[in-house]
Amino acid sequence: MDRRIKKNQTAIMNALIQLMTEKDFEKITINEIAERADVNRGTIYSHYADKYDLMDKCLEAQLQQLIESCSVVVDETESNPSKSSLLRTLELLEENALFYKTLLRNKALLSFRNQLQDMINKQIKAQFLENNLTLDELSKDISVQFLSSAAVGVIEWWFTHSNPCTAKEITEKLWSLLDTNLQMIRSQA
Amino acid sequence: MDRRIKKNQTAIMNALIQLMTEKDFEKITINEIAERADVNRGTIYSHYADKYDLMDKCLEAQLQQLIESCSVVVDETESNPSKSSLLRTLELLEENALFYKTLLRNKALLSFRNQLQDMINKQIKAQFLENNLTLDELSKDISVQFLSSAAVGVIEWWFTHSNPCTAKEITEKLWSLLDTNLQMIRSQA
DNA sequence: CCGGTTTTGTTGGTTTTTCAACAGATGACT
DNA sequence: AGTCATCTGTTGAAAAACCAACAAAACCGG
Repeated sequence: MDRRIKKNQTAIMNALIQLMTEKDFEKITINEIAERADVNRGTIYSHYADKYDLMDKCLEAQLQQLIESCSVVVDETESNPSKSSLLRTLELLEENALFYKTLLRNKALLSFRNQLQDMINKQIKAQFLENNLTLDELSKDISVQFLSSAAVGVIEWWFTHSNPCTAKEITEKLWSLLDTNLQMIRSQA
Repeated sequence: MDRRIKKNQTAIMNALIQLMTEKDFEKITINEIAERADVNRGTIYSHYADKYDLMDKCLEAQLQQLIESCSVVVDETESNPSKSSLLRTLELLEENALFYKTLLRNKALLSFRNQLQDMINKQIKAQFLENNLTLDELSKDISVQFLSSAAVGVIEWWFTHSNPCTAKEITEKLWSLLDTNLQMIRSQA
């Protein structure tokens, strides 16, 4: 993609996110966004139909980033890749918490929840494989579903309640819960 | 000025400054600068003849910024405007110390020194006016020259010796020296 | 509800940037 | 000395962003 487009789009989206943490979405004007992004107003219209379209694309891009943070393993030498990508995801959530909260409240909450659960599902499945668990298919599926639901629920709780703790703390606690469960399942297999 | 030009120029200059703190100027290529600035290589050539021209313009712009930081009073309610603009200037110097050191060593050192002394001269004169000192013209001029030379000398010493202390500290000490001198002069007037 | 101000979305002409391609220079390595 | 890779500076055409201007819509205070 042309670097001009890329740079302007991120500038515009960041401007919107920033403004959304400051005031109500409906009160935000295209003019403000253009000004904040240091971009001509026309440029915004060349990329997005209107405020709402911009919002959609913005949310989409953010979710994509979140998904990637969850699935991509940055550092192979990491002591615990799954845990650190979980932490990275929660830190991203934490970073733009206000933005996500205002957006996820209305729309996309379900799709987001599903995507998140999907990712966590995969991570947990990967953990199962790594540990060479000799479980029958059914027990494994149930356990995976059990743990991923639990995890998503905790994340949702952490996220909707205003900052009960930091991303690092919640990751630690959540991870130890998941870990002890894995240990249990392993010992029973 | 067209916002595209402004944005690209600052990106290019910042890229150069950043690179100069990392490696020798001669080892820096236009390609690297373009990459770091996230700008097409051709764009650099559309603004600057070559690396050296870019360097010149860059230094010029930085000095301008420094001069402005020294003369502009940001906050009228500041308890001590002159002192805080001195601090701001030294902080700017501190921020890009590596860049300035490499540049000022060779060229522009004298012009920079003169400009800096000019500014400090003005600030000190302003202090004299503020304090309503009833001195004859000659005594005043001498005192101003005395104090500004002293100040510039201290700043130069601070800057060329590698970080003997922070901008904040040197500002405090330098200011108290200047202040006691002012007091003295005032009491004698 | 009216008049003034702001915002919106669109247009057209201009400027800037981008990209890819080029030939020549430079420099490192054998 | 020769080869290879990289860097330089330049070109031209295409894409994008700029700006100013516009009419219509939305908003707001009196």
